[in-house]
Amino acid sequence: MEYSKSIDKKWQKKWKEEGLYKYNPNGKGKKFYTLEMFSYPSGAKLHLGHWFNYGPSDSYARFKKMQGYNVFHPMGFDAFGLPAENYAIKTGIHPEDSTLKNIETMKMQLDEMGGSYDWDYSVQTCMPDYYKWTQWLFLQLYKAGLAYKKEAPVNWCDSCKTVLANEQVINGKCERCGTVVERKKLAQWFFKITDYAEELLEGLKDLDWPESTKKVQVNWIGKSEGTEVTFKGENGDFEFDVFTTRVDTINGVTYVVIAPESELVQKITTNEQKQAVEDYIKETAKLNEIDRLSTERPKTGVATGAYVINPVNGDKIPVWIADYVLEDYGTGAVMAVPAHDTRDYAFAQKYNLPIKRVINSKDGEETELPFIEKGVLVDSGKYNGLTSEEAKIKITEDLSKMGEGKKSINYRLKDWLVSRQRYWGAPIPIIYCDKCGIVPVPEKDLPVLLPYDVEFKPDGESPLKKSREFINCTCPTCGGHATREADTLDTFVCSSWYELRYPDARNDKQAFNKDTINKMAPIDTYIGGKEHAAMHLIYVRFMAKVLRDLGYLDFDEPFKKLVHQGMILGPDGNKMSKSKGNTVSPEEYIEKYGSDVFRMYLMFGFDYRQGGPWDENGIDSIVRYFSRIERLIETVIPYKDKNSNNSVGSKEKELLRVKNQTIKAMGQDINDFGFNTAIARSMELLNKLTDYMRDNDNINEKVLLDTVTTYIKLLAPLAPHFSEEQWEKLGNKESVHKETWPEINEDEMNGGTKEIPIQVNGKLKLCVTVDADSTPDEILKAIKENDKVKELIETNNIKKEIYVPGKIYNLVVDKK
RNA sequence: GCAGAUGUGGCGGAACUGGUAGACGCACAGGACUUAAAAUCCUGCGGACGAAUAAUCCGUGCCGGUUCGAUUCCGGCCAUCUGCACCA
Repeated sequence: MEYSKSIDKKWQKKWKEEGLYKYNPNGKGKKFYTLEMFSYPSGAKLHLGHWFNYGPSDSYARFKKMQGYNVFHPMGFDAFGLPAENYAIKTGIHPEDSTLKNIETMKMQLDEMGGSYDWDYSVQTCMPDYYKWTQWLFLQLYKAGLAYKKEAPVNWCDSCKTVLANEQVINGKCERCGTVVERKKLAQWFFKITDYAEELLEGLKDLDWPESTKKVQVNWIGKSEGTEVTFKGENGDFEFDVFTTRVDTINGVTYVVIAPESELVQKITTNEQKQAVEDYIKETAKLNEIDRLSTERPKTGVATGAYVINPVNGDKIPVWIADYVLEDYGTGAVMAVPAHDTRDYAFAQKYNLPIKRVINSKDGEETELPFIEKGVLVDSGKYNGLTSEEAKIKITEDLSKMGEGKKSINYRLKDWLVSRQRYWGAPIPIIYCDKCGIVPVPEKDLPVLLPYDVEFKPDGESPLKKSREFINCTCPTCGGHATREADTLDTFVCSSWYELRYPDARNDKQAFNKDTINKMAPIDTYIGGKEHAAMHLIYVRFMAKVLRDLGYLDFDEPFKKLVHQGMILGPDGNKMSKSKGNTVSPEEYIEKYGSDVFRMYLMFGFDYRQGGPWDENGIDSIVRYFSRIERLIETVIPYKDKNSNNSVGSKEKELLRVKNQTIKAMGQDINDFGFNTAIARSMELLNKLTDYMRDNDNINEKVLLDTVTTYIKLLAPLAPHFSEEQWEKLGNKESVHKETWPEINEDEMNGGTKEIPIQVNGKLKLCVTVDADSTPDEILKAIKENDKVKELIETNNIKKEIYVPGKIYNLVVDKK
């Protein structure tokens, strides 16, 4: 193989000089905005996962460009985040320094990959010219009443005196020092994404997204329809609501449970139970949410000593607290029906609470308990005999009339907590004034700059709190002394709108120009990992809907089509990780073989959507393939000067037929991210070409050169450097990347012959060769004239014959 | 536990809406070229029984069903992976 990294360099330099990948917003063709999820500059170098995501996606973008679209294919960096800060704590290297350095390296490497990016349209979320607008966005949400502050628990390590992210909590303990992590309440900012729950759910229907991803979002939003029921204290001194989807079982309620964090707990707990309740709350605070909700753990709880009245039948029932009830789901309180709920059943047995059956199976039988299916009501007073479905409606109606309940829709989706007690993020643009209270930073004062000189080592205070110059300010309203919000924004906020910034990335007057973005967006194809199915992909959709409501966008679904690339695992079949020691670095392969060999292998050796364990053995297949192409080009070049006027015979027709079929198949495959089959088709065309040259003394130069030219064009998006080199060898002066995708010649494609399978009882017996352009009737005639088919018909007792026109011929015979 | 995905040769993987299972490669084996090796080219390559051919049978995780015909559709299992986490 002649091709190597130096050929990559040669063309990269030339492309850059020519400005080949400069984006022209007014360029020819329909706009096509294709985007890969940007990456976090975690390490200095691109890893295999980056190559697997960005290489094929780049080929897709190049293909779309050849198809005549005006392709916009930007790339940027999601640059704020925890790892850079942790790295800084460990090494003392400032997050800004390490991040910017990583970005420079990664950009260089993306160019080395052959990425067709225009860096003039790049974003880096940690730069003030970007996060100024992230802060602006926060202010818009604040003004619209969609950003609010409330208390919420954080993971607190009392030894490190710091807030921990979920991923820093290992088995309930701090990853650094092993101290048991507590849950501590802090006042934090939220975005009211729940306002959009219904719309986020509805909007999914029309999206060209993988069904499995839509399902993840549906489950994440978790809509459930049920009833809210009010339970009043036995003395009428308090009341609370519970949400239930099974109000038909309300007569079987034998206790109710409220979340330990509920404010009500203090109010209703009796003196006798006070100590037990307080102890229990303390225990609960030690658990993180995952442990708390774990099915493995036995259910625990404690009685408050208070009683409420069942509004339907007047029963007096005890109020318990238990950690399996979450304060922020539903109303933070549940009614327990042990006879008809597995969890309640186990709890009731453990604490000797009564179990009352109120549902029998649909045919009226008493089943074993717990019976969690729907059925027919018993022991439920006037509701006896109703089915669960009927009872739900009737009981809800009755409760409504009494003013003690109502139909209710509940979502699992929670409001989006955006405060982070971190340094390396966008400061939240809020000022606290003693006199005026919460004051948003005026837009003209944006950005609120993240100070460079800050002590970010954890010692109990948010890093920004320790920066006097940052924290102290004057109130924009009254001019008095005030302090800034010391928390920064969740990085998901930065990435919730970046796709809107790209087309107008250097705009210093606005986050984006309204007209520009409405022309460029929505994104036609969005490519990224499945792991973002819930969070990122919901947040971006949410933000688009907010910006639509605020009048900035004419659309509200940012990504029309979504594609997930698979994951390349370590050679051992496990996820690559440094701790497992199974990481594979692309570097050495690139050095040895060049970028295109590696790109091609990643596309050819794996299913793009599937991924799989890394195996370097297949790389040789591409090396060999490239060598064969190089030899082909060498042998073809002399034919340029020959002019032997050979005719177009059956061999030429066959070659042209395959050529056209290849154009068609590769186009479909690349469009569908089927890179492995696209490359396989290209190999078939090469096989055809070499066969033609080997088996033929009378080569038709015109057909040959036309096919070879087409062939190189077909390879151009997949192997950009290599193809450019071959293209030049063929004597072309302009870049192959300015060429258009070859057109299909239907006449040429449909020539030749094809084989029709002949079956007996569905089993293949033989094939009959017919002209490919014959009509179905002619084909049937040809089949029946075939000697072997005649024999089959004569020697068998034919019960039925099935002919799928032009496709298959099947005889159904009696078995003797 | 719930949800989703996957299961096809020694391996990576093909097979459009039910219509020639194993495309294209890797690996392997045999042959040609070579003093030899590498490279290259040619041939073979799911299994069984055959003699190298022909014919036949089995074969897409397992069991069953629908169909002229099932990798594809239906029912029931098994295994692996991923995500979510008692969602009331």
